[in-house]
Amino acid sequence: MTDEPESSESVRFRRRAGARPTEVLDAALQCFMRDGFEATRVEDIAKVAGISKATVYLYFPSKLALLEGLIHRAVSPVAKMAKTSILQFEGSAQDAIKIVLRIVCTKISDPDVSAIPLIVMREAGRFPDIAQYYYDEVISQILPALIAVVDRGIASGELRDVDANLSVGNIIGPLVVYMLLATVFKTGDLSPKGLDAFLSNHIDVLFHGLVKGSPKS
Amino acid sequence: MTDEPESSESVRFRRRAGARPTEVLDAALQCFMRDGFEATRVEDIAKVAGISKATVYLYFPSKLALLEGLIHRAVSPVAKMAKTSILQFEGSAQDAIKIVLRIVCTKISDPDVSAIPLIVMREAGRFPDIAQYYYDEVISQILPALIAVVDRGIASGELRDVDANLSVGNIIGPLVVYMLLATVFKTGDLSPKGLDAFLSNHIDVLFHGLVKGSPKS
Amino acid sequence: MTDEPESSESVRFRRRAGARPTEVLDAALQCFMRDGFEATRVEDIAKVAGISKATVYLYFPSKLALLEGLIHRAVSPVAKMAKTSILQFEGSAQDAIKIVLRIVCTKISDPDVSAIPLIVMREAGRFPDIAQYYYDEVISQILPALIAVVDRGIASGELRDVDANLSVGNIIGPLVVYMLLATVFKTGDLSPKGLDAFLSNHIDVLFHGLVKGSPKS
Amino acid sequence: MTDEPESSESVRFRRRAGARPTEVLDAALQCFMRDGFEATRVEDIAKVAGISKATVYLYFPSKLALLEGLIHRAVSPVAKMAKTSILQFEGSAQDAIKIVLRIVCTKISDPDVSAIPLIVMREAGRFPDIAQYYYDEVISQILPALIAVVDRGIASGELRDVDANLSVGNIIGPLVVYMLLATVFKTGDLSPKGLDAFLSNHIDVLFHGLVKGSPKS
DNA sequence: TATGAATGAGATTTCATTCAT
DNA sequence: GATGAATGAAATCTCATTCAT
Repeated sequence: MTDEPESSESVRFRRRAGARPTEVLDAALQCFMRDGFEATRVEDIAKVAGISKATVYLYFPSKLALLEGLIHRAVSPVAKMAKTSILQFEGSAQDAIKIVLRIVCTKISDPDVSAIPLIVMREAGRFPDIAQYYYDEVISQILPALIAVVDRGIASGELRDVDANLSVGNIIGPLVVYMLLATVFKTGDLSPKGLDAFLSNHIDVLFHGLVKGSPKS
Repeated sequence: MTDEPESSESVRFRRRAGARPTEVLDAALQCFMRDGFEATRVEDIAKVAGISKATVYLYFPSKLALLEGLIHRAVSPVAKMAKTSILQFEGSAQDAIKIVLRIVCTKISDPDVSAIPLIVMREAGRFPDIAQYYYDEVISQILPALIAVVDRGIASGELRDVDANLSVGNIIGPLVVYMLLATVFKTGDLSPKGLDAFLSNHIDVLFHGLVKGSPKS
Repeated sequence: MTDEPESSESVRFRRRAGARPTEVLDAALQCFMRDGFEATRVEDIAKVAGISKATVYLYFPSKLALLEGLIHRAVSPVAKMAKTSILQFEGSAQDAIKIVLRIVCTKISDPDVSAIPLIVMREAGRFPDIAQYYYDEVISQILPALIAVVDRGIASGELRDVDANLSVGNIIGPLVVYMLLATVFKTGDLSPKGLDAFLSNHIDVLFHGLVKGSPKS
Repeated sequence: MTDEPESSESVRFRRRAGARPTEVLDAALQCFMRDGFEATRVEDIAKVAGISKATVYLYFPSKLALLEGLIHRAVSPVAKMAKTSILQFEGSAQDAIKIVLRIVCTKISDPDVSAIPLIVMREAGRFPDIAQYYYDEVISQILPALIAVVDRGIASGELRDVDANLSVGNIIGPLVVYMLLATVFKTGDLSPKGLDAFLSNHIDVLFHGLVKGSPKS
């Protein structure tokens, strides 16, 4: 409340500054997403954030620090979520997988969230540290959880005897493609309705396969 | 066109002028892959190609032209391949899908080929024309072909009655994830052996599903 | 004037407002000495003074004013001292010179004092006004006094018939070199003991020369 | 010959580039001397050298490299000169000292040469490496040579039994002061005539002292 | 064809200085 | 009086691109 510019002139700058870092990161996210890290000028970010270039440097010591801060901010909540909610789920493996997919779908529909992995992908070559950090904090938290779910399903006789490690690609791959087509090529339907349709079909194919008739094992 | 040997007589082992553009593109590919388009300096490319910076401009009018040339070169063969080889295949849908996956897997194992889609993905935001071009020439050639295969399989009673449009994600998604993990995070096994194991499992899960027991339909 | 305690009653141990400008100047001296005027940031000075950057501007209107204030403060006492104490000395020229050298030596051993001429030297090119001011207030007070002493000594038959104007370099030059070696190259002994040894030798050579045997005149 | 711009328009840039580094250093010397290292902008140097800012960076990787190059260039010839010419001198100590002083005086009259020690003095605080380098290559070459000359003179009975280490200040100190007054405060006569007068008086005082009558020892 | 030399147009980053609280 | 927040103006350094040879 006190942070919002009530009129449109008297406040200008000098906002409480508690919210500044977040605002700057939001602006950076938007710019990095549109233009990539290298092609984004700090001035662009400042303009989007409604502050001066120098003010950006008041909160972040370098352009790279903005990228790092962005990944940091996105990664924090994931780390907590992953293991707890998925591994501790007590229902069937199918239900666990459904839940994961639904959660990820929800996240994907928020462009600010789905943007992060794309940015990491784009800049991984130039900033291996960031790629490694993202891998450690996100990928290597989620994949093992999924693998464990599949392994549990196999052990309990609920799932077929597949290679759990290799099968996670079957679980999340379609989602990744869906997101990439939408984000990179502006193709596909990211609306809740579109995602729901996609998800239903994906789960159907994932669980029961493309081929008619009973599987061999 | 301009790259091809103009006469057909001096073809023996010529390597100079004729091969130069190709060498420059190879160098550009390597640099763009490592550092991204913006962060790559023309001088880097020249150094990798073993020529001087100014010589690069002898063959390509600008840095952007290098990127375009790269995409062009990669796209050409795909366009021809796609429709002919897949659509004209006369066997079962399962075999058609297997063939496609095997072809893609072969391509993926060559880093120079798999690099192109990654580069397109990275630079799509900044160069929508390039993204569009790649989409038109590659994506929109392959996806409809796959969809047609699935639709044919459904019509013939070989495949279950899924949504063909949405199911292509199930076919290529796992491959995409496999490639991304390998390229972005240096994780995963891109050797023929590793790819084979992955492919077998993928096809098994894709065709027969994760869940034990016969599917409802 | 503005620096002095306005009333004469609250004088006890006051340290706040009254001492601030002095503290800031001390901090500036330290920083200018270490890094030079241009390379010193106002924030550095503030940090050394234990106050905020903006507070510096409460006492000095600009960074240049700090430099000026510094020179002012150092120059004031010298101006008074010079003429009175040296010219009014009634003993022999040799004793007068000895006294001057001893005084200068004492000053030199206090780094805060010897720092000022060094700073003036460093910044003279960029701030001719300051150089001129220092020259007027210090150099042109001391040199004529010394010259007068030598001239008096010559007139009284105590000293040889040298060129007094040119000979002041022989009097203070060795001291200057001694100080420069110590300050610039961290070489030499600025302890009282070291200075004493140096001074004894200097006076000996200055008065009686390097060469054995009686001088011709 | 081929390097000189024959007309005044057709050549503009594109000089043979062999002379460029020297030209840039000359320009840097001039600017550093006038404004100091920090206050000099690379663009100033470029303008003085008649080239563009970027061209400066073609020959020197950073502004600091210009300073280093400058010191380097000035130091090289000194190192060779010092020990050989002074120590190998076979005449009397007095003649040796006279020769040294005359050489130094000649150097001092060239502003480009006398500028270097002044620059080193000014920037020593901020760039201790440069100060150390200059000390090692120049100061610690010349001082020991002078000390040795004095010691030889004492041993041969030509000079009085003074402390040679401390007496070098008496030899070069007056010169230093003369140069500082001229360079820093634009006072004093750097013409050959002025220097000659100064040198005669200095040598007279240095050798025979200020005081009339024979010295005690 | 090939390149060394040169530069204009920017990009990141810094800092003296101001101002509302 | 004291300061945290903010910024305009610059300074260093980079790089795609050009051109004479």
